[in-house]
Amino acid sequence: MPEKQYDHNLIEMKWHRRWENQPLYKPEHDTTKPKYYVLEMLPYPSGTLHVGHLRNYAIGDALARYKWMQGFNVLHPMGWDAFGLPAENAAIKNNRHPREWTLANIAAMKRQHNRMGFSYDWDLEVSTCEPEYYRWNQWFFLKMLERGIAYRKKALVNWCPECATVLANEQVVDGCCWRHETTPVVQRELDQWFFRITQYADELLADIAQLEGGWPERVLTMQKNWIGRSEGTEVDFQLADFETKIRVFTTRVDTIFGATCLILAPGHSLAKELVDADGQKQVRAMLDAQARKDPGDVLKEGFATGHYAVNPYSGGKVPVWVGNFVLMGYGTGAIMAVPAHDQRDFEFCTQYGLPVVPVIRPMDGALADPAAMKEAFGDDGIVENSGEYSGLGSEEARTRMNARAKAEGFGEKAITFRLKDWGVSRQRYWGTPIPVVHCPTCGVVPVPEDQLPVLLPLNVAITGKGKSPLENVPEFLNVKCPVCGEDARRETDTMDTFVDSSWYFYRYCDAHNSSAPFDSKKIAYWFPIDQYIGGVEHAILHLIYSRFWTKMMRDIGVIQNDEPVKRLFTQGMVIKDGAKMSKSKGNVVSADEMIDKFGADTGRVFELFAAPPERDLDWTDTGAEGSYRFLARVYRFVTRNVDRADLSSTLPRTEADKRVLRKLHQTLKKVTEDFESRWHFNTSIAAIMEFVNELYASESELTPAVIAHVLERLTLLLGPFAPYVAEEMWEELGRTGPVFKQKWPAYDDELAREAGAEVVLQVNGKMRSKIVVPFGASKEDLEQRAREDDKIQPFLAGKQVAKVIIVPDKLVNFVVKG
RNA sequence: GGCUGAGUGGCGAAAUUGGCAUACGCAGCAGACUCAAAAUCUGCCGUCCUUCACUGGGCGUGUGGGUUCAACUCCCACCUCAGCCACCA
Repeated sequence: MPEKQYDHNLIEMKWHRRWENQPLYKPEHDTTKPKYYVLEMLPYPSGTLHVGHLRNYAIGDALARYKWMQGFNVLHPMGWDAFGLPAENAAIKNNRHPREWTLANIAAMKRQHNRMGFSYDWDLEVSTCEPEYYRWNQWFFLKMLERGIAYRKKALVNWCPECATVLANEQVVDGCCWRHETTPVVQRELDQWFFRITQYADELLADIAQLEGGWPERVLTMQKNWIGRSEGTEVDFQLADFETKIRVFTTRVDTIFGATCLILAPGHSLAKELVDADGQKQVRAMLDAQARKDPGDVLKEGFATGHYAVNPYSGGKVPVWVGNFVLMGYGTGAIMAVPAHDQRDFEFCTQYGLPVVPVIRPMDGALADPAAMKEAFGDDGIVENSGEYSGLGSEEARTRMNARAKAEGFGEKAITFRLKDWGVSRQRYWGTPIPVVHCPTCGVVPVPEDQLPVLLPLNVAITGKGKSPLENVPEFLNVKCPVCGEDARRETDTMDTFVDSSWYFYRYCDAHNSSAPFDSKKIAYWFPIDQYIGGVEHAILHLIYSRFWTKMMRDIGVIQNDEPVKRLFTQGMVIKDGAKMSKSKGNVVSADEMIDKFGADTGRVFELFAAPPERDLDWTDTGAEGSYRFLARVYRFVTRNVDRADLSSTLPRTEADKRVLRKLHQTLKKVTEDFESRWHFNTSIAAIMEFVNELYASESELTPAVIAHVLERLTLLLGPFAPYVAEEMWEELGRTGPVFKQKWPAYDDELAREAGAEVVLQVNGKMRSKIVVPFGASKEDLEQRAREDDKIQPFLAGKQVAKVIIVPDKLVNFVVKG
């Protein structure tokens, strides 16, 4: 009879049909059971999935299946993002409605995820473009409005001329829109909605300590840098000829006696007031250039306003300049330039012939000669030429100067963050409408809760030009004021889609709740998320917004946890032909193509086997073929030995039996440990391959009882990695019930143990021989055996043994001289 | 410029606590099976020297130093690559 061959199409089709349209596993809301919440980041593809998109799901799904088998109550949900901008672009290009486009994409992605056999609980599917999700976005918005966390202000904002919309700072990449890499961003002043994330800056920074260990160090560092806390001093400089003061921020107030000018950002309000018409022109030019934020070294430029300001510490007068390298968005938008102790100031001042005045002496040196200085001295040291502060250390001088500023009312100690408030307004159609009404008499009026959700009108022309398309829909735009009942105008801004992704994982716990965003009791059980898996590209935006949103929800009283995610895992990219997979590079392997050719199981096994999950992975077809061969090898072994398997057989165990059992239990141990600690599934799968190699070598000598024992465990072992073929083999073994509902096989230390300890014999640290001894042999015994070893003796002959290092059960090392 | 990683065969990689460097896979080579091929199975596979062969030995984890009986692993300095941030006062 011909041997059964592995046919992934037959097997996967069969089980896919059985699993389709029914949740494989439903978590119970049973708070007495240990829970595990595993979540992959929302997909953001605008078209079909490729193998690069599937990697974090392969990792997450293996983990979810393992945790089930370990008896955990597992929440493993899946949902879909609204893809704001891609949806509108598609609408413009293909004349399709964004809603239609989005739903079609979701259907396509869902079909592909189903084909991969991922084990989501589809009953908890959440799409962020659904009316119910809008309702709760808006509900949170109103809560934030009440508390002043959501607010509106006129602001200079980044504006992408291509999208005709505002961008968050985080969406500006190298001076260009994150979606249009060649379109420079310009600055515009507009009324915008913001979330006061800066109110949480301190907490966001402090709570990073809670995440240490569970989050990658790299991500935490990126977040710290992004929040960018710095301690310093704000100091007022009185203008000599006006009643106005200029407030500057500095971290080095100890250098203030060396300040030789003040420099205003071109966006500073005084920059416009203090300069003449010609200066106005220069200011505008600088603003445009700053908006472009050209990467690399932009030449420092500036000009004097002709005005002077008084240094409150020294009483000296310094000129006021405008400089293109000073940013409005950081500190106060004005700086004091201390060329002797700040490299940027040094470059600026020497370029324009402004004096350099050293006031800090290095601990072990002399005060620099300004004429000879090639660069600024930026370290702390001893303060000199600074009146009453001369002779103090930098630290001490800062403390005293802060105290004086406060006492005399011209400044104070200040903490500045790089993090800015989150601008959430988008002049775009496809997003959650901001639920407020503008009334000529009552001002900004929130939409009453019982009128939520405010839904998008469906008949709308999307052109991608000018203002929001919503402005052209009278039945949306024109409303009555909820307070006075007069004619009013609905807000047409919609919310950033990062709002959606900031809390979708909470909604999963209670996806069908229609009276609240979720039941707080369910959140208390499931949160924080035990394991979140996604790309490192979300280290800043999504992962800071989510943390902020969690703290905000805690403050409005709907949840109790401070942090959303206990452990974060960032998987590497999938590379092909030396580049990240992308349509433009033409190196995409689509999910459908891969499944047709190799099967979902092979794709999953290869993605887990080819590299450790945190590292980048090279996709090669020949490599995938190797994984296919491995699965085929396993399948063949199982099917051709299944008739031989008999657990009740009492034949005595052969040497091969013992060898195979030992290898099996070593493999079980290895795979279990990989799941429990470092997730190096590449070594887990390598171990299973080694075990299969051992099975092939010993096949003919195995007894029926051992065959039965081995086949069952081999199948279970493969369950998390290759679920389709595992299921098929389980059925071949005459067993019923899905593999992932079986118990994870425990390993037996006794069976896993080697017959004896293999001891390495070294001379001067070089391996010369190996011997096998019973475990726990004494040091004397070991040395004796080592000295008698044939291969060791020549190295000891005629030499003097200075020392013998013995590590029991491991090694003997002779240190010889002569 | 700052921060964070990484650098091991022809290639992807392993070595988890300082103790056998290169597990597992890919590619390659050889053999078995076959009329033949594919598939499959088995063996070889860092480098140099030695040997007909068996074998034995030197070198070898980016570079240079150090600690140690022993270093891919720890310390110091440097080089290269990647990612993120970047006139942040």
